[in-house]
Amino acid sequence: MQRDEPVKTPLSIQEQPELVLIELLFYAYRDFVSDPDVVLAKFQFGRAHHRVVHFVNRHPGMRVADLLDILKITKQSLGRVLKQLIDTGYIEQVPGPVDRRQRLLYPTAKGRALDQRLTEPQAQRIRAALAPLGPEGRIAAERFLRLMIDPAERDKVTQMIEH
Amino acid sequence: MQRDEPVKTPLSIQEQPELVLIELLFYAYRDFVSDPDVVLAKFQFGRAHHRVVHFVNRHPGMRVADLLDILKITKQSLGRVLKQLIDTGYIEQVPGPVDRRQRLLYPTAKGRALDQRLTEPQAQRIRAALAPLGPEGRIAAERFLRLMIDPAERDKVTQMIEH
DNA sequence: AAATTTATGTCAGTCATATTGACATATTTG
DNA sequence: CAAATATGTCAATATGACTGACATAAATTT
Repeated sequence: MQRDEPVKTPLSIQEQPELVLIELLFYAYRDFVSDPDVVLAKFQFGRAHHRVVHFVNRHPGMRVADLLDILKITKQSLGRVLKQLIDTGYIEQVPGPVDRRQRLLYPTAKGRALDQRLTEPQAQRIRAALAPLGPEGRIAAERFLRLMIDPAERDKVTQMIEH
Repeated sequence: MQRDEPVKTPLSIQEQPELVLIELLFYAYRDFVSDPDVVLAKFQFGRAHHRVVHFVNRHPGMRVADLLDILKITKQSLGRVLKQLIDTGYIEQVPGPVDRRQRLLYPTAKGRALDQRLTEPQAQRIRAALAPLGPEGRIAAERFLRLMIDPAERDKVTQMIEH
């Protein structure tokens, strides 16, 4: 079986201009999500814990199902991470007052503090990125990112962010 | 041991305005990276394979060390994924002509075609997002994302993207 | 009231992707 | 020739995800 000829010409941005944004998204997100790692390591937590703590702090009293819908993972995947956060006192479950099947998720004071520590370096990075851009730069960035979200999710996400 | 009081007030965008971009980045990236999953599943590959195929197509003849520096993972993590791509004929290794310790990475025609199929839905999403924004919108988005990259990496990344 | 659906949790097994640490080989450089 | 470099590999482990099956309690529907 003969060896295939290696392709020596790069895929260029001339033939595919969207590559610029595709790669900028990769590099920007790579560095953006690495910010909280230092803090997480101190608590023996991973990025999955960060996401859970964050959204529970943003939406206290949310249901488990709501969290799954945001994270787009299965309940089995969420299970372990959520349990650890509850066992170590960062998140609490309260039975739903109307529908008692629900276990509404709330951060504790400790959970709130953790989220703030995790968010801080990311907020810092964003402030630094926005500084040279002016207010229109911020608006344009928000507009672009909002349009990158699935159309079917867009309104729901906009509402969750603004709430 | 008394139960901690659950915190009932949400972390609000009023006290932390950067939350808007923090969350938009999460949601946008979540949907953006899910695009190629359909294609990847047909080939029994995962997102790690996508990243490797992509950067080798963008930088044919790159060294393994260059790839590790982009992905920010260890060579052990890369190992299995790269081996699978080589064994199935999407990527080839060619000994460096000058420094024969190097194994320069090239896509095959098959590897080039795969990358193009994977990139297509992402490019599509970006075109759709840019459409309502006009050329300044694109420039603003690129500028913001570039500033989100670690300052120490920024020039290198800019050069790699433009090359 | 009984049957069904919903919200949640759990058990078991598996897979994909990542890690650290140690060691091996070939080759280049000082 | 010694040291440094580029790469690969072995082993053990962690993390985060999956499918599928089953269990419980509570709400809703019939």
